[in-house]
Amino acid sequence: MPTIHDVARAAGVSIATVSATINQSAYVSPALQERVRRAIAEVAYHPDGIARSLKKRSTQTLGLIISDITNPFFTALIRGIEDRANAKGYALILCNTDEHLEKERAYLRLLRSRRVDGLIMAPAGATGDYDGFFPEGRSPLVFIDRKISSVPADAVVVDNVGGARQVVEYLLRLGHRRIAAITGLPHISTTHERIQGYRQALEALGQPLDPDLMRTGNSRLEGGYQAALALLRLSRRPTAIFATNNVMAIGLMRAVAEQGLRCPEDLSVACFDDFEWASVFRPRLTTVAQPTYDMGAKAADLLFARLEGTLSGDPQEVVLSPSLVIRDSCAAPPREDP
Amino acid sequence: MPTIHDVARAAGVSIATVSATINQSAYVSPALQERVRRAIAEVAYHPDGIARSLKKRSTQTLGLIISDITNPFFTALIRGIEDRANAKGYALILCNTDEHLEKERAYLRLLRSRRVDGLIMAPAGATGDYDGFFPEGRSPLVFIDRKISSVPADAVVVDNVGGARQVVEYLLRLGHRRIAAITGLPHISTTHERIQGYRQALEALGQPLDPDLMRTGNSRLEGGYQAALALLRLSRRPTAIFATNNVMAIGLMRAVAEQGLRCPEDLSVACFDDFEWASVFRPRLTTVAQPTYDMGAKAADLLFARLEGTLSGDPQEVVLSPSLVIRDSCAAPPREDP
DNA sequence: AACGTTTTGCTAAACGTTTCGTTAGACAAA
DNA sequence: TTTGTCTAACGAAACGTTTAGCAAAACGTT
Repeated sequence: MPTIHDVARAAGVSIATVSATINQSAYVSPALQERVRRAIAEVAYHPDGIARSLKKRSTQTLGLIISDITNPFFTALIRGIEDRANAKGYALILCNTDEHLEKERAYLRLLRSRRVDGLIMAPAGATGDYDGFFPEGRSPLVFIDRKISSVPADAVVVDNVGGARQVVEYLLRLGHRRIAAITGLPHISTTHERIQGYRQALEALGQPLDPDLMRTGNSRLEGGYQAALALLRLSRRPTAIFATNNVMAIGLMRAVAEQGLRCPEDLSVACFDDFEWASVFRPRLTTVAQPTYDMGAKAADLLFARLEGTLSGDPQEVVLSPSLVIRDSCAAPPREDP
Repeated sequence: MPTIHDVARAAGVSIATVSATINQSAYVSPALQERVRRAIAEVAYHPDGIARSLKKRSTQTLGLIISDITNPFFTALIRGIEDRANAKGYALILCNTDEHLEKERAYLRLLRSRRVDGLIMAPAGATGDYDGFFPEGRSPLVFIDRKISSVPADAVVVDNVGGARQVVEYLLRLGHRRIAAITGLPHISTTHERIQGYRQALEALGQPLDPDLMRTGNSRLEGGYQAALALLRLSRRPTAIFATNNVMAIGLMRAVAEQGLRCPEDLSVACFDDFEWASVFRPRLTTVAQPTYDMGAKAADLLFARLEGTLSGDPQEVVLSPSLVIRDSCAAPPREDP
């Protein structure tokens, strides 16, 4: 590979002028500029970003840690981030944790050694897991989807309790009284908040909380399936089930189909997270939809604002509103068996 | 940030020994090793990967160019790649082209300047678009999903003509004679191949090819929707429609629903690409499923084999077999109207 | 004691940029 | 002519590593 020296030699100038004309960082006479450009083309020179990064102490690279790119929720998030990053010439290093703290730690090390300029992450761990992990003055960090209260960093999240409350209230309005919840990984903030919304809706109506109707699906498809199976086998079966994320909802629907139940006639189903195909296949799922793309974009905006110094001071928490999109998977509960 | 010099000073040794103990690249007495480790912990030293990359001329980073991470097909592919890369300590830079050649070119430049060790890409362009773009002796490149015949590089693809032929034969066996196809972007190799499979199946039965029954959906949801609408409005409506990828199939299903048609009673539907939820919602789509994760994994394997020198010589093309998974969206055609 | 040989650690030169401080030349004013 | 002020380009020192080559110490052998 030709270096800047080769260009300088070919143009008969010093490497300083080559650098200056490339970066427009100092005046170079038009005539020389032209000679330099010629030489660059002639030797097919492409600047080495690594050397540049070393000298400038900035890599124009962002780290992105999420749990699983296979989940359409994260996928839309990523696009929001990627589009913003691309517009600024930044590259994105993608990391999947699969919700494993150990994988996350390894990636954090990797990204640190790669000297990324900033980091966006949906943390896999709980609050206690990050003590002393993000020293002050490190490169900017923004949490997305979930937050770690003990780490002072910007965050963009969604009103999870509001969203969950809204959908459960909707089920209550339809007449349901035995509403089950399939919940996610216990240590993640979104899980708590969605459970809290579920709780608030029930308590507002003076409904007792039945612990039998709350099962964890561990945020996974198989978990959702198993939890649903257990719920459907209950002697007093719930008339509605709320899954707190999309993949558990898939597991839930699998169980429903296997048990030969009709949705919504026999059982109402609702969940968190919307996805493209939810509106075209049957039953058309009613969901609480998150503004995923915008969340990603907003997170990237925050990060760049920190990087560019246009934002400083205390951590910002921006919370966006989810929206209940009502489709066909919920109906009035079936007439009570005698 | 502390540098290797700080560690050396704290341990009372030269930077060479610090480097040697970190990389196990030369003998260092146990006593000194211990002193060095202590010093590293003491000053909280984290090696600078950028400087290391500059010196070693290797970045431990892979570039990944695909069209759209939002498409579950690519998403599974990426996981296959990422898991392999992660196991080797490589980072992955993700690039979405949205099928725009210009975006792809920009990313290619970006990745080149970032000095990635290797590149995996699903090219957005046609054969002619890459002349002189990948000079010999450049870092290894492997095409995935699609290939560019004029560029000598490894490739992992799927038997697209076989897959398409299989599904169309299945429709023919069910008794369909007016089988339409909604096709993808015209310049992409997979589109050609799937059309060819469609063609072969029809011709084998002596069926004439009706150009009216082939519409392009440009690989996009909206395109699939529009193409489907046009097909469904035909005076002699097709009794079956084959969409050559997943997102166009969604558009197709949207059109079917809007037109109040029942699937499979009024119209049979099949497509390329499987996705998780296809099996749990109605109609359960029959698709030709690609081994997406394996494709990604295999591509990464090829790349690493080139990087490690265990593979050399002529470009390899590995072609995997898709499989027809039959579900509920196809049935015998409705009785012909008089 | 003198001499090889091995062991162990160090010095210094890269890697390819950016950038600070300098210089050579041109020109104007004294 | 001298002096001073600009301008345009350059030389050289970083940035933080790895590593080739070297030297000093340690050891065994005669």
